[in-house]
Amino acid sequence: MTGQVRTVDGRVAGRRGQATRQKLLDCLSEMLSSSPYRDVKVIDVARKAGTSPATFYQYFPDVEGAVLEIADQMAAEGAGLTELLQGRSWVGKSAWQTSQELVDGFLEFWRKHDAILRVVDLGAAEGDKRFYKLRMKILNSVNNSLADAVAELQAKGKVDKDVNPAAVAGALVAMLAAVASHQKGFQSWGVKQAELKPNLALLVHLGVTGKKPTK
Amino acid sequence: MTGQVRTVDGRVAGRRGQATRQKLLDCLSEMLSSSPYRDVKVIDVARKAGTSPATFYQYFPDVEGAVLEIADQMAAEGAGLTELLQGRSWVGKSAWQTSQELVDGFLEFWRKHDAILRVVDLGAAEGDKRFYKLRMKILNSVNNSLADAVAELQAKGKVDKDVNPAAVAGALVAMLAAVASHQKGFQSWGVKQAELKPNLALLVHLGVTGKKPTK
DNA sequence: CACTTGTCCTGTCATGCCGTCAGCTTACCG
DNA sequence: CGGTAAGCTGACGGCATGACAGGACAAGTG
Repeated sequence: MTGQVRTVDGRVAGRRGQATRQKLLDCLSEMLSSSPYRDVKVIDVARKAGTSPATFYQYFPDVEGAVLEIADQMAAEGAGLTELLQGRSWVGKSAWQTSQELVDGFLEFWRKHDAILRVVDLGAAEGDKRFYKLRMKILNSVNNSLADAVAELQAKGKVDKDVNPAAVAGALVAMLAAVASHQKGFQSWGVKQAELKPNLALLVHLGVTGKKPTK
Repeated sequence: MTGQVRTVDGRVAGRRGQATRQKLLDCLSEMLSSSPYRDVKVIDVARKAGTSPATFYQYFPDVEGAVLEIADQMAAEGAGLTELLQGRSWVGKSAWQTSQELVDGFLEFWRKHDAILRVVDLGAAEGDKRFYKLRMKILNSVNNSLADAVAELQAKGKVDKDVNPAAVAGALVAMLAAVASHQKGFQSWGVKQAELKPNLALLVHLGVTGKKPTK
């Protein structure tokens, strides 16, 4: 699946090369967590990795290219989010638990990768295809599962016909992502994180089933 | 309220000065719509405005500073979003209409200012206080009105006690903002914009009232 | 052990943007 | 008309970018 790792000028990277390449990615990742995207410079990343800017350019066309790489690695991990919904029930009490666990897992994932996800979000919003395809890849697992759940309830007549499962699922996922990105905003707004989660779970439950949860 | 407009080195700006200042802001705004935030350079903005980089630095400390200025002007306009909710009813049929109009108005506002709002969102997510205070200022009108609506229904016993109005309102607003930013994502996902709106309105209605709308 | 081969890294360079300052031009006012 | 403050810019040192050629290094070969 993953073709050989190659340098910009076409050589195949060996053990040592892949190591420095990865180190550069790690340092870039760290850099993104501590300073604004706009101010992340190749030279800083290189210095942090104990190497030179020229080395960076051997492995990546630019900062954006490297970010895409990191995001791609993360997307693989993001596929694991499916487990939050695989085989879960959306009926009765267990639906409430499913909602809670989804919110929990999703927020945790986003918090863990917030720095890189910010950049992906920006790129996607700016209309860069590479970024929004990546964003879809990351969110697909959750999105599809949610849409399936809605569609299934709809087939059983428990959800109105005129609901569009994909639209509702997408909106809910977008909500979770946005809230995760701006948790600090909520805090300075008088909403504690502990209070936030159940309310998000409530909205998810309402969105999927159309009913209030039975707790 | 608004103190005199001043240059970076303390002079007060006259008519001509304010004009070039505004021209720089307009050009920056345009620039942000057409190229990624990371690639917007002072020199390009200056060139587009038919002036020199030095002039830019006379009025703004850096690109970020100028963006804050633009966003501030927009925040004033954002206060007008309150009208989407002022004096509206959240009972019966009119609740459904209120939801629809809120979604419509909000998406329109976001679409109109998407370039600058992307940057504000990024700044806020990165934890920059100036940006997330600004973001709150923009969203406050809608957010407060929504929270009030929920609190009111709660007081009447129509919404569960354990719902946190501020949390629900914040999450719904975040959802609308996120969906507006990533509409293209939805399209390439098989959801048309026309289908999207009613589903968003549905989620808003569910979130505020806890019930399905009566149409 | 020399020799070869291909990977890996860096010194160096031209280019271009950043951010500042001194100094010039323009407008206003008595 | 002269004084004063606003308004603008050329020019400059400093730094990041991105490309290249060449040197260091590891591994295999005879």
